[in-house]
Amino acid sequence: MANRQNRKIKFGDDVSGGAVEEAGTMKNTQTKADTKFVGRQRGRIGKAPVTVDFGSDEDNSEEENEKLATGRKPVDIRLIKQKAAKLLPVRESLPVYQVKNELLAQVRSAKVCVLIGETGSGKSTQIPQFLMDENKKGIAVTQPRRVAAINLATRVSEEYGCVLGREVGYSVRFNNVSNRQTKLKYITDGMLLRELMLDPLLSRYSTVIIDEAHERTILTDLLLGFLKDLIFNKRADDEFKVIIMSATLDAERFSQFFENAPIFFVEGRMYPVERYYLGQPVEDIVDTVIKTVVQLNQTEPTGDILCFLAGQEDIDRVVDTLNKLAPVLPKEAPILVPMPLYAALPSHVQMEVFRPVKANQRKVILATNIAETSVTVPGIRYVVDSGLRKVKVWRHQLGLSTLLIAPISKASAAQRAGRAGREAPGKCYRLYRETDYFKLSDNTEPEILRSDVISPVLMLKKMGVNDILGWHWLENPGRESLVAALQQLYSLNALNDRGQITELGEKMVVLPVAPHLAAVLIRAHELGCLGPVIDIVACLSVDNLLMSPPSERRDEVNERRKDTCKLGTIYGDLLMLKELFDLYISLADNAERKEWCKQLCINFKGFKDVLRVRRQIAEYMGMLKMHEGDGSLDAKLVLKAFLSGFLTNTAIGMPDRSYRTVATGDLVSVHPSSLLFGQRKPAIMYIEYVYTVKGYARAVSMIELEWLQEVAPHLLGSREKIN
DNA sequence: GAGCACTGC
Repeated sequence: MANRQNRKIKFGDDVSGGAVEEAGTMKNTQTKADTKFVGRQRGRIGKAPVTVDFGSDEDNSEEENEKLATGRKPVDIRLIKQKAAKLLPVRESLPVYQVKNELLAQVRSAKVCVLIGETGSGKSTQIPQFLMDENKKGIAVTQPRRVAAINLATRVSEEYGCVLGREVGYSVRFNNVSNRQTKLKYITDGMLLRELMLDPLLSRYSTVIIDEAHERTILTDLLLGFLKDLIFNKRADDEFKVIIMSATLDAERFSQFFENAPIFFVEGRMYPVERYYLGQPVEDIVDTVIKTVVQLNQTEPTGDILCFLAGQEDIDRVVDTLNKLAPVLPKEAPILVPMPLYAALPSHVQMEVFRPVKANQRKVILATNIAETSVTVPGIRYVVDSGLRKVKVWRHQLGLSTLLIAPISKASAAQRAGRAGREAPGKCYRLYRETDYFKLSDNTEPEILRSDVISPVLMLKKMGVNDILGWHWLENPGRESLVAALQQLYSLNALNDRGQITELGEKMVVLPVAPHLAAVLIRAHELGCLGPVIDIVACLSVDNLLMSPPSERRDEVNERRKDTCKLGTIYGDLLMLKELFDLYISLADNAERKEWCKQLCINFKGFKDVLRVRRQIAEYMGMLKMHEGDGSLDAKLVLKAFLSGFLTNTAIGMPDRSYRTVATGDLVSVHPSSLLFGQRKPAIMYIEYVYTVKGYARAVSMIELEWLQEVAPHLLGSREKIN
């Protein structure tokens, strides 16, 4: 350990002069110096200080918002107006306010415009307000994340001086704090897509603003595609306008997509961040992060440190080592307080990063990509960037996903560095060489290129697009991927043999789950087992519901799960979820539920989400006139319902105890987290197929060969051909 | 006999 501390890490100089690098690469008339803005930041707007969604807290505030909106809580409108008046000078100091008139002129003169605004420009809060007076109908501003939509709406309603949910409101899953009179609505892009499915003309709106377009989520890409149709064809009237807001360079692409829409720039408010690179590449990234942190702790003045690492495993290792190291480090330097930050952590542990530390301490936050966009931690002056991230890649040829460690893009590196310059000038230590930096791709590959596109294709079909391959995709996912999606949808009976959407497909598209699971729900209704299937689908919809126990508790927890779930032990993980759901419901109070979750290593907050999802699925099924019956639980019937959606995810037991997929004959192994691990069944069905060290089936259930013969004799036939 | 980045409806 001592040796480790002695060897210093050498960083080169900040070669490029210190400005946040978006400036240098931007195709902009501004000079670098213009954008290297330094100044007092009065009232940070837009990304409000509290930007983390920690479940239960947010529940409360949303409920309260609803009360406000429906007027159940008495409000003093005079106070609200007073507060708004106080906020006006803050608004007027924002960069975007300085160009208000130019900007309005621009928007008036074009049907579509692209607006590049750097962090802190105030674009997301101010521009929609500028437009409120001149819009006959509503303005929708999309956000990729729920919390962002809620925070923006809350802030803007204060600035505007209204009760949240009246003139200014928001709409996100599980919460609609708006009414028909709402003039300005912040909305997740998923919700706007839903609205589009129900009202293809978006007739309630005269302006749609797509914010954070540079993030290139699948849903943003799709919205832009549909908006192109609207703006140039179905709603070519002067009334309808589209504004695309982006924080980075992709402007040219958006502009071209919308037939050379004008581009407008607004400068932001970022402090300069000096960047340092390594002289030599490193082998052990965990070790290098630790050395860098220890070293900069001894040489740099106050300010917290944010480190970006690829995933949980590396983060936990750094946290452990720093905890051991902290007491033996030189006493002159601040005491290091390491804190992990990744999505799978329980919310109270995530919250720790907002806790202030003592004067003689220094926070070191070890984070995944979650800190790049979703969570903004105040007080960061130093960023340590491993240059790595984990990315889930879908292989449509194999129908499986893999989780890979990959280098980040230049845009992502800039975003990470920028986290050090939000409140004061900062420093960023990149744990790679500058030559490696230059080799990085400019932008992160759009999500749609590495995901399965079954759901997007179904949406296109719903919107009446016949030529999927030739559609004006912002980013075409490619022929193979699209054909695979079409085939999947055809085999789910969502499309007929002429490629048109079926009645079943129309129903599937409105359900808030993946098409496979939507098919299962509808089939379950036909079979008369909708109730239990909704329970299970709701469980499957929640990430990290069953957590993996720490290694020392592994065997104990596995045994306890088996003891608790008798049906699960026979039929597999889907029935296990149903049993766990029923048990959870049957427990008297939250204290008891919490203890029970702990024993079985179940995410307590996750189960609360399950109940919320369950309620919503039941509600949507009700809208489709499909209601739950009240029959008793029939395990085999439930599994048959699931089989209708997961026919291709089946495998047959071989004499050597392995399983081979029915469709292709590939080898699959039951994941050791499954209750069926180590058991031998004639055939299995699984919800997910992931490749790590080998192909693993997850969420596994047993099926009978006869069921396959009944439902899909063609599949069994094709396998014989292969063999 | 294993580990899981991040969102959205």
